[in-house]
Amino acid sequence: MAEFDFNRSFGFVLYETARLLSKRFDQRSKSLGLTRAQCQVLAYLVYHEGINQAGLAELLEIEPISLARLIDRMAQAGWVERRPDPQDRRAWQLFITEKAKPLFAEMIEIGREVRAEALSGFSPQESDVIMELLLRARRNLSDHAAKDDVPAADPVPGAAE
Amino acid sequence: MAEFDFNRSFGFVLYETARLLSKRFDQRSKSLGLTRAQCQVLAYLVYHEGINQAGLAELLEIEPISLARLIDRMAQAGWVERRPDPQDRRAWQLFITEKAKPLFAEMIEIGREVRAEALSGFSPQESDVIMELLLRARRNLSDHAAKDDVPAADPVPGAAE
DNA sequence: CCCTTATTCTAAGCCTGCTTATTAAAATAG
DNA sequence: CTATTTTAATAAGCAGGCTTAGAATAAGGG
Repeated sequence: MAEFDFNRSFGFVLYETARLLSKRFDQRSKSLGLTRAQCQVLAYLVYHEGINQAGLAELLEIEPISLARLIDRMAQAGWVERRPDPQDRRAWQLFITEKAKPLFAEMIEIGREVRAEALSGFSPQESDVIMELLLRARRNLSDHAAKDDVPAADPVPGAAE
Repeated sequence: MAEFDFNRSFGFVLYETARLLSKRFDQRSKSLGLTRAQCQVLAYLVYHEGINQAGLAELLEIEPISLARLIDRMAQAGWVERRPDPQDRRAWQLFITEKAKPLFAEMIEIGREVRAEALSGFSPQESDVIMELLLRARRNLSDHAAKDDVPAADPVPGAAE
């Protein structure tokens, strides 16, 4: 079976790093009353006011139902407002509330602190490199996921499965 | 407020990359009947048979209660066995079952595939670099977490708080 | 020996993700 | 116009993290 060092398995290392960082963020953002995921929703909403849930879920690359319950909690807490879409009675339009707007700067600051912890001892070049490599990996993964998602999108004759 | 590109926020990018990769792993490992987290438990158990839950939770850097419920499910599924520690009636000793051992090679193969997806287009050097940088970031984060955990570990006189 | 503290595990309850399935409305085909 | 398909949102239920709290046992101090 040969020794396999799971402590150096890419997937596990990536996942644990992300979990530890997320935990640090949540610890600090608790004072705001917001979790990491909720901050991310606000961050996107600021620049996409009026978007509907399906659209926002796609931006965040999460399932619509995952977002729906996030928004439930955030609406109840008064950070986000759902307004009916006048053009489409199925859909909601999402808006950040006035109450939530001042938190924006604090969120950025917390993100900066946690990032500094994670990347302490990194040179500016190394910080750039890890960011670029992560962005490429993320794109690879969403491309592969998208590919699997569209099994019969373009049934061109002759394009055998 | 200045434009802030959350799509390039280190924390969000790291978290999303890890989530997408984890999702891919889970999709593939479903045929084994195991999730990513359960694979990780098995991977550690193979080399630490007889360890107790507190010890394994520390290796995995998760909370003991998180592991307890993981083990509940895995024991029920027959992948892991809990045996009472003869020396300590509070503790369980954990063992991987015979039924689970053959899955090991498959887990490694799935990990390899998912890693290849994530790192497609990466040169061998780039693959090494992202791994090393992630390991450094992970260590940074666990060091910082540990530091916060021990508020009065070494009350050296003169070491003002 | 007893009392206090530390350790091991569990319970309860929350958050954020997922899959699968349903409802209601819109869009499209005929 | 009607019937079908697609789309937006939600419901139900599960996995895996967390915090906070508590029970049982072990270990140490006096």
